[in-house]
Formats: sequence, structure tokens, C-alpha cells
Amino acid sequence: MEKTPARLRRVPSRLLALAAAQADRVVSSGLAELDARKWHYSALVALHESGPASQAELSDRTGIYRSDLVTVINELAERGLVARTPDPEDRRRNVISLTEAGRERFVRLDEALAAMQDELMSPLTAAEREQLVDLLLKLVLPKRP
Amino acid sequence: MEKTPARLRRVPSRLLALAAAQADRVVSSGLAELDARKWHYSALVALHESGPASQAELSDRTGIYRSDLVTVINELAERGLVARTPDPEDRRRNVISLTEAGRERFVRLDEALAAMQDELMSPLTAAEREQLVDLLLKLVLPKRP
DNA sequence: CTAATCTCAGTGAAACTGACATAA
DNA sequence: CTTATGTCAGTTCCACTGAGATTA
Repeated sequence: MEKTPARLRRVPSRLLALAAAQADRVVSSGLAELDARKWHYSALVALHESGPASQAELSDRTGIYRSDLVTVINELAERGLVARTPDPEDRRRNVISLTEAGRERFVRLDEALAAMQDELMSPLTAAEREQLVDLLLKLVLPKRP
Repeated sequence: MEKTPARLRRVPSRLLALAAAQADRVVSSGLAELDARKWHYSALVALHESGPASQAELSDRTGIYRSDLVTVINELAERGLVARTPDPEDRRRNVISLTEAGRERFVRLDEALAAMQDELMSPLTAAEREQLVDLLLKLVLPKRP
């Protein structure tokens, strides 16, 4: 990958893919050491921030597909981090809620995640990091008419 | 994905993943309409810019794994865009070279790719696009002491 | 002997899609 | 009737590993 053709070097989509892959490696391997995965963290954050929710609602909040969410919740429940209880008001639904262990887990993962972000952003100054985040947000956010 | 938890909203690794996925969708689907894939383009660029090469060398220049490169070259050769000829000087090697059709193809894809980059960077001004590219390069480039 | 090159087979994860039973 | 929910099965693609055959 060293003699990258000049024409490719500044292609945005390629740079985004490279940077994302790099970031993903750091984060995924960091979380793996803690017996967790990205989606575990996403789900825990959503539950921590907005409280118990149905799986469909969680899917909305995290961007995880409903079908994949089943597995994530299974894994979190196995570890005793969330509880899955039927919703008495709508018997199609499960209500997913954080357990006490889940709350502690969230704090632990949150710290670890912050450290990983620092690590992978280390080539940038604080101002540059903010710039990058702002630019990415502009790219990612749905356009407003 | 609308009520994203505040804590997740500005996490760099997440934003990179989202932006990269978005870019990848645009580019992949755009190339698919032209019966091509990202790697096809990468290989064609490398060949166009630095001339014929062994597969190992191409792997270095494009970042495509040697094992995956086999398939890419197969696909390009099927379409008559590259020629795979044994290297007389080292009979372990294949020399991959662009055909005339490959050169034309490259030009076509190059134009299409540029248009797609414009499309996906459309939320940003020209200055912002440069900023973003520079920041990503800093993130991605191997550190020099 | 070892090392490099190409090839093939296969793994593991991510990002989907489709279909189904149950219940509203 | 239709729609929503949770679940399961399965597809496609990517990034990567490992091993074997050939040749240096």
C-alpha cells in the first residue's frame, strides 16, 4: 500500500473507507478484549440514555437491523446485562431494560471507548478533531430543505 | 436512526463508519451500473499510472490482498481489459498489462468516479472538501518520526 | 534448504432481505 | 382485513488466513 497511485490518494470515498477500516480495527479489537462488540455498546448507550424500549424502538435508536438486534439482545441477556420481559400492554413486544450489571458494564465500556477514540485520533490536534467531526456530520446528516 | 443517542452522535469512529458506508453505497452502485467494482478501478488506475506489473506488485500498489487480486484479474481479463502473460524472466510471475480496451475503460470509469465523488461531497464547499481530505490523510498516513 | 509468487478454499463479520407466526 | 413485532434463515460482500504448487 505504499506506492499508492497519485490519482487514488485523495479520493474521498477511498480515504473514508481507509480511515473507517482503521478506526474499526482499533475499536473492534479493543472491545473484543472486554468481551463486547460495537453493537453491544450501541444498545447499552441507547438503553442508558433513553430508558427501556421495545426491540423495534431500539432498532430505530441504534440503526441496528431488527433481525440483527435479536442476536445482540440475546448476547447481552446471556451476560446478564439486559432483561427481556414481555410488554403487558402489547403482547407482541419485549421490553428491554438495563440491569444493574448492565449499567456498570456501560460505564466501563464508555471509558474504554473514549480511550480508543483518543488513540485513533492522536494524529490530530483537538481543533482538528472537532473540524473532522463537524465535516463528517455535514456529510452524514440528512439534508434539510 | 433518527433519535441517535447524544453520546453516540459525535463519536469519530462511528461517524467515519457511517460516512464510509454512505460513500461506499454511492460508489459501488454507480460502478455496478457500469459492470465494474471498486477493485477493478483500483487495479486499472495502478496499471495506467505505473505500467505493467506482477500480481504481487499490483497488490502492493492497490492494497488488494494477493488472494483477492486473483479474482479481480480474472474478471478484468474475462472482459478483455487486461492481459495476463507469463514473465519470461521469472516464471513464477504473471505480468499484468492494460489492453487498449482497458485504457478506454479506465477513462470511462475515471470520469464516472469523479462524478460520484462530487455527488457524495455535495454537502461540503470546495474548501471543506479539501479540509476533509487533508484531515483524513493525517489520520490514515503512517506516522513519520 | 528457504523464500517468493500465484492460486484456491475457506472463515468471520457486516449489512442486508425475505418470510413466518403472533398479536394489534 | 392490514400492519407491526420479534424471530429465523439465508445472501452478498469484504477483509483476511492458510495451505499447496511452482519456481528462484
